[in-house]
Amino acid sequence: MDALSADLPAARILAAIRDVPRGAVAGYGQIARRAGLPGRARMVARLLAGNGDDTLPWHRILRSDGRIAFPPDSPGFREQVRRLRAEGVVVEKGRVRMPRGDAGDLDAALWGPDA
DNA sequence: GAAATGACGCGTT
DNA sequence: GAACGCGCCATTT
Repeated sequence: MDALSADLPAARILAAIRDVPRGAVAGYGQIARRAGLPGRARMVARLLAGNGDDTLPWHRILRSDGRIAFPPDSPGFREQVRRLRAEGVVVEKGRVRMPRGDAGDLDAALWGPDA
């Protein structure tokens, strides 16, 4: 590939993920949309799967339903839950507590800091 | 070039 | 609320 071939899409997605504040979570499609690539939710997943970057908050990326993308028995699942809880995110049954206006555990910044 | 795969999303049942 | 099916995208076989 050309030396000048800058993966704009990938770079944009990674940037969007990095932009998620600590203690907050975002969805694949949401990240893709934020990166200017609507419908590329799957591309986000593929990137996280093969990025290998520890500095990237991949654990803050969940499905649109707020559920962990990994199967409940998978090691990745446990790792993600572990990391989220370490940041103060409430995870119950493999699902992240959505900012339902109830108990102000998480002020709101969660499901969409730009909302 | 077609078929299969995958850390997805949404509407229906 | 859970299970099922179809659509969408990019990479791999």
